[in-house]
Amino acid sequence: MSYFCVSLEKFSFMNFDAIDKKLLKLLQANSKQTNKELSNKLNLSVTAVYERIKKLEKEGVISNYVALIQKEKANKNFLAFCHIKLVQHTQDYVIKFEREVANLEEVMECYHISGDYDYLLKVIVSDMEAFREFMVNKLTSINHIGSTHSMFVINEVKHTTAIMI
Amino acid sequence: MSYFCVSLEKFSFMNFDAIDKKLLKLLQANSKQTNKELSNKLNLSVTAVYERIKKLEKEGVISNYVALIQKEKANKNFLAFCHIKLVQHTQDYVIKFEREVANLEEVMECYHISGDYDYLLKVIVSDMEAFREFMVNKLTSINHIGSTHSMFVINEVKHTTAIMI
DNA sequence: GATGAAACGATTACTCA
DNA sequence: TGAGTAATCGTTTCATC
Repeated sequence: MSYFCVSLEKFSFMNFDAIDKKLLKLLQANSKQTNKELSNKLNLSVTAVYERIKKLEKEGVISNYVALIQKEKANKNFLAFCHIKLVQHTQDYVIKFEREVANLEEVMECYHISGDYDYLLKVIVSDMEAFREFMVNKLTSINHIGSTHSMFVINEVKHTTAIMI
Repeated sequence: MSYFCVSLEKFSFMNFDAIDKKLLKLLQANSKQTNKELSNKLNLSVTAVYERIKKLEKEGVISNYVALIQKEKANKNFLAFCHIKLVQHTQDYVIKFEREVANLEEVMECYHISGDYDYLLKVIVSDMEAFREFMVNKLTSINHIGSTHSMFVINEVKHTTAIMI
């Protein structure tokens, strides 16, 4: 198992051998596989698999293991993206906005982006009526929001959590 | 444990009791907790936890368990959103575009959306140069793309996979 | 990186309310 | 029907090579 780190001031990343890459791919596809199953797929001993995983966890490469749930079964069938422009961009406003938006459970993702708008939000709710509620009572009740522009998801073509290394 | 399904033509969703909601929240936060740990947090027996989880898996509420990896450690520090407009919207073009885009490993998410553009893509690569490469050699080599508009992520304010029920 | 033993958790059958 | 107890089985973990 050969690792080395490349450090360039602000960030550092690992270099992975072929086995680690395959292991990460397998775990990102299904983390409930036993080390025995993984050892078969990787042609390794159970212990070797175990140690590689522990190392990847310790290095912070694997940050967490989670259950993914089907949004249709959770009555969250409505997905929208909201562009947001702030009125002003003082430190205060920005920090306050970011904190409040991050606390909204309907907001799955929030990014500060380049371009015409300041932020892009991914919002998940049950239906259009719930989205209207969210906009009126939660999002636009945050102060300092200048304008918003919403796009509704008609169809989810692809959605993965797996990063290919 | 009381479940019932609400069916409205095209979709159906479960109604969850308070314990299931908490259980789903816990598993979405960390799926490596043992049933014993979960049983403590939920004031239930290990078996009761086990059976609730199995039921949620069988119903398809829990669709998968995955490892999440830190993109910084994987040298994938550059995140962008791409708007895409197709030249034409014939069935053929749409199906072909969607299939080809879904096959690109840089594309984490792809949505057919309302508004000025047809699609919104979330793209993850190592840096701006890799993004340029991706645009020139992969994305725009897909036929039928009319125009694109890219937004670069300056800062990730929030990113979660957990849906709150 | 492999082997094998000890520890631990998941799973199932059984029991009780 | 729904939850708890206890035995079994398989996996994780770790010391040793």
